[in-house]
Amino acid sequence: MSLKQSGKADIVDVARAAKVSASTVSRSFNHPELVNPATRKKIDRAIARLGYIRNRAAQAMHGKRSGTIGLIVPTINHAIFAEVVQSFSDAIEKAGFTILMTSHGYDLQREYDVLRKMLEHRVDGVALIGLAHDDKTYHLIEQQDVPCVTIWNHDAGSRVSCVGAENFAAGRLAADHILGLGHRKIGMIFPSVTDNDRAQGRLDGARAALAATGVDVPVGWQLESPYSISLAKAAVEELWQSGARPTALICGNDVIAQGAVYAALKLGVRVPQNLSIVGIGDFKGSLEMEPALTTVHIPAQDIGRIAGEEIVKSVAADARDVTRVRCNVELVVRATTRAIADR
Amino acid sequence: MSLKQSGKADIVDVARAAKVSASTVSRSFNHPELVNPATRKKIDRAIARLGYIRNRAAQAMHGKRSGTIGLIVPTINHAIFAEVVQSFSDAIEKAGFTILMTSHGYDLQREYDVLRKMLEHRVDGVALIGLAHDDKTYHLIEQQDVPCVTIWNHDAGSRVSCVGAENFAAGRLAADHILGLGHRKIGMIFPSVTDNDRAQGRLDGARAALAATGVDVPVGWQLESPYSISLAKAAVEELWQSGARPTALICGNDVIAQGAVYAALKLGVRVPQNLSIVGIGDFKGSLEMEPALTTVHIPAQDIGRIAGEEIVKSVAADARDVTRVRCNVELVVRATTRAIADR
DNA sequence: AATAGTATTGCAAATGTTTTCATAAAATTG
DNA sequence: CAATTTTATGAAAACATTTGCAATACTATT
Repeated sequence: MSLKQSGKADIVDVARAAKVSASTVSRSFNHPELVNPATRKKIDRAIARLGYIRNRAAQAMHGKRSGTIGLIVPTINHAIFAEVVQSFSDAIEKAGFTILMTSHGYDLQREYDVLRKMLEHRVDGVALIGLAHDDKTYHLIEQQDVPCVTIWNHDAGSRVSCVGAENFAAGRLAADHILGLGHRKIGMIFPSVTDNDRAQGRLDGARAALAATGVDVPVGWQLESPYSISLAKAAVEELWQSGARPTALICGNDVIAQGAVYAALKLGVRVPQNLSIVGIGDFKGSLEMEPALTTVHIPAQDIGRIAGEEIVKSVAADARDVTRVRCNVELVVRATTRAIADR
Repeated sequence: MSLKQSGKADIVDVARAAKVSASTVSRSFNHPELVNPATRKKIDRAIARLGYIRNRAAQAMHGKRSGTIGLIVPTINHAIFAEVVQSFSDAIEKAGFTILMTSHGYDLQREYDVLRKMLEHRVDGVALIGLAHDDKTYHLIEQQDVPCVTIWNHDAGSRVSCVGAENFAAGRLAADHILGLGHRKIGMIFPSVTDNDRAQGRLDGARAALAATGVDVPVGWQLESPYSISLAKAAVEELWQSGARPTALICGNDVIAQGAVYAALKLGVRVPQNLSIVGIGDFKGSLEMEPALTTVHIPAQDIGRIAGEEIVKSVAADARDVTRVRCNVELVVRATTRAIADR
């Protein structure tokens, strides 16, 4: 029972140790029903003894699946992507796949490069975030004929499969809520929309709702803030310092909204009595904060899970048809918004 | 200039199209200086025309690196892991590697299984979180002789390389701070320590500090709460309902601490006037919340980055020696703790 | 007992690439 | 200008596995 510690055993070593041919060992992995149970037992013992681990690279050369799905995200370091990535990952792991993941830091040229790299690794499918991608990226996916799903946005005219919510609807929902409460002096804080179709959609939706009601947001009340509580907080403080006194703030995401709430706390402005704040996204923390944030719920977990199931399905079926799943957004009214008081 | 759209070109197709041999194409990728610039140009054109993408699986069979590093985390869906994963990922991508990532949901048996799977993919190195792993896991790493680094914990006697902080020191620092402020009626809220050496270390450190000062924490004041703001909040509310009135709370991590702060807010207990709260971890949100959380800073970004650099280094050098990097923890006093008022 | 069928196994070819070795062409040297 | 060195390329073996086909051994049928 001497252990061979080298750790470099290959399939012929196993075959030799089990006194069978390499073909039989291979078969015992891939078509166990074709090999005699007794032989299988011998092989299993040899495998354990030699510490043999199959080489998927060699398998992948035979047109077999690599067993990996590429996932390309802008960044992992945002609560919202972490949530989506986790549920996506759970879904594909359930089907036996492993994630090959990279981030591109919101740089669409880099996104193309890492996609190429994933294709070198012969991923069985790829998932991207959002629908705004370089034309080269789309072209590569089509040319290489690799199953693909995009996560987070829904668009009826998308060039590839998508699973997500309509950001336009989310933006409109947030704005309509504020308008419905009677607010007319409204400020907006959104992240930069360059290379970010999520933010763009939301902003467009909110603007559409405001325009439909004939409400005009002064230029100085339209703030841009990155995805950061403290920077959003600072932006709102500055707005106040400038003398602006909106009665409501529509925020492009919950992180910005959270910053706005903290700014109000610091400025002594009472939320929601003197200032209503609505976010978009419904992150884990939004329900739990004090006061709990009114926001538009985007079902990140569902989106991640469904996207995972979709990509697995299309890899398994070797299908390339474009499927689109729309996940509904929903206003959740909590404690940061209130109807405007008569003056 | 007709494009061949099949997307199934291999190296011999390229060779044929460029009217050279496959060897030359391969060389033009791997040792470009050995091939005539004119030939190289012909090859590049053929590659572009056919949409050829190299097959790393086939490369990997020649003892070449696979170019992937396995990263196994308990879960991605926690602010703190997201941060570490991001900086780790940035560091190894800078060196040209890609992350193969899976999560095991705090199940060490599953961790072993996913590690095996990663080895099947012939990752060039693996990174794990923490130092508590199944003996089988350690054995597999040693037997397969794969470079390995663990992230998050430092331990001078670790079986493999580690980059991280001393959780024991972090726990002691938190407790000493509270004790130094004169508190003696102290409650503790920690996550479950099973299969979680991070939490265990912190708890031990805090207990050691308390014991050294002769402070005894009543059994009912030692709470266990998972990594969740709302559950921690509920736990603290319950503690109060039971009539307990500690003057300070030592929390096993910042998420629990945040829950505690919210509970106090809800209970009408003023922080820090009537209750001091200290966390451990220093997540992004901790600085930004109101009141800003006093906590023990653990340099997640540094840890991730250094761990990435270490694994890349040991893959490149083909070295297997155990290196240990200790990242210092540091108390950051913010607004949730205060010296006890004389009574 | 001969025949047909079935279960089990091995041989060899194939997969897409890299690399060693050999060869041819070009450049350099005396 | 012949001999030598250098540069550029191709042929073929090697990598670790899978699989089609053929061969063998066993079982059931008549």
